[in-house]
Amino acid sequence: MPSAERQTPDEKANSEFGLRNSNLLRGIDRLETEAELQAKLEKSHKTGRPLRVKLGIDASGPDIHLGFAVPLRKLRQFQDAGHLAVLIIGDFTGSIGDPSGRSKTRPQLTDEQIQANMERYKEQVFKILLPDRCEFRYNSEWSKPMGGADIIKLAAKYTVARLIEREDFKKRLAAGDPIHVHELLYPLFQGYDSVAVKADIELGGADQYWNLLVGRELQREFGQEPQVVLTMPLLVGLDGVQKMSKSYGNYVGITEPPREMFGKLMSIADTMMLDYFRLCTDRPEADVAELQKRLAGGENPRNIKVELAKDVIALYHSRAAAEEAAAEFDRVFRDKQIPDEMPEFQVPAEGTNIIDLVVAAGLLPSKTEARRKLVEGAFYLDNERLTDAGLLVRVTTPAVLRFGKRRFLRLVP
RNA sequence: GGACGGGUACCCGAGUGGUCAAAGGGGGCAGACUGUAAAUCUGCUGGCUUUACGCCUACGGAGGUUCAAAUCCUUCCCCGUCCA
Repeated sequence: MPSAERQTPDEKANSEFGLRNSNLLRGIDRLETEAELQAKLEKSHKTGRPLRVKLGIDASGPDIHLGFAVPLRKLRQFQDAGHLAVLIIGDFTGSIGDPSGRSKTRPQLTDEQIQANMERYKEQVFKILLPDRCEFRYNSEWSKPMGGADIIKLAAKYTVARLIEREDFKKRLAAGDPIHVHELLYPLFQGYDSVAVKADIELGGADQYWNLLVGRELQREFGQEPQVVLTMPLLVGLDGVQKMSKSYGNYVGITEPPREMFGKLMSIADTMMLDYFRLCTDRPEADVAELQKRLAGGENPRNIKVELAKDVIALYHSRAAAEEAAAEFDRVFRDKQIPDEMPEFQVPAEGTNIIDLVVAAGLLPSKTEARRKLVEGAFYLDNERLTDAGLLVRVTTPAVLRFGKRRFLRLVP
């Protein structure tokens, strides 16, 4: 993360409690309420006490992706303004399974899984956040020791009517899909996190809006000043349909290699480009408007997309890496050259059947499928389409096997 | 606790004794066209093999009837709706 381009925290803090002049509101989805946020910022400025800005981390998968980076980047802005990031690791709620935006009950995670995920998570989080203004809290810390009586007390603060107001529950109720009681409890525990850490502000994705409001209400119930709720728009995933999410596999991880990122970003739909610029890069709105003009003027959208991909890579790797990835991409996909790096597979001296080779190299999971793909003409050996499933592959000098448009394998003797 | 309706491949969903590895749709993969875009068209979409109308695995679990079961019977598990 290049921090040189950013203002130092102190400069920012001084110039910034004028909310409207700050970039804190840039790109946001919803805010409850602006007046409260303004008041909290002013108070913080006066007293010198940083605001506690909460963000829940979903420990259900190992990678941080561009979608989750959206609220994380917003959180970084608060850090830059001198405030404290309070990251809640939902190890307890994770064991319940968040029903948000799913039509299905999530599988429950084991403690070990969550632990392992978190180790990787922390490394990644610091690509975006300032480590010295972070507080990590596991919500099992206060949730796990709760006894029956405590839970009843918590549950007594909310009503079923309000719980099932939530869009997701409504749908499932209407569709006749099961809703488990523990799922109903989920928002309460998540909301209670805000009470436990005395959050001043809670950030989240747009799909978390309702959950965050529960936290706000619970704080009120527990006699705390209610948190400001600030949500960020959801980033649509690579499939162009669902939100970017680990479980849909439609994501770009922030630690992925530059070339990988480039390819994935080039594959997004044209219609998604501008949103990606807004949510995933530091481009100011004026730039986005300019890009929009270029598109309207008939420029090949591909060019704009290239800029997007480079910008994102520059953010998580470097400008140089971005240029390199772009050049390589052009070489391979525009000019149809062979990539300079690809996985290798050693072919035994006596040769291997092409089908066996493809499976052994992990290109496809089964021989039956490999045969199908061969018949469909998906394999090329040194740019020559293969047609014979019985082909015995033997190499004396390295050769390149291509599967489909984008998968390459170097065959070595 | 009672009545009724359900549990089918990645998902949705048809199928009520053999011609069912199981219609249709979605998704996915591959091919054509492209800008690794969208749209469109085509094919494939359980596995294995001597590629063969062959074998194995599969219609919630277990057992049974039958030459033959996703389909019938028994039992268990799970889900929904309504009633209490």
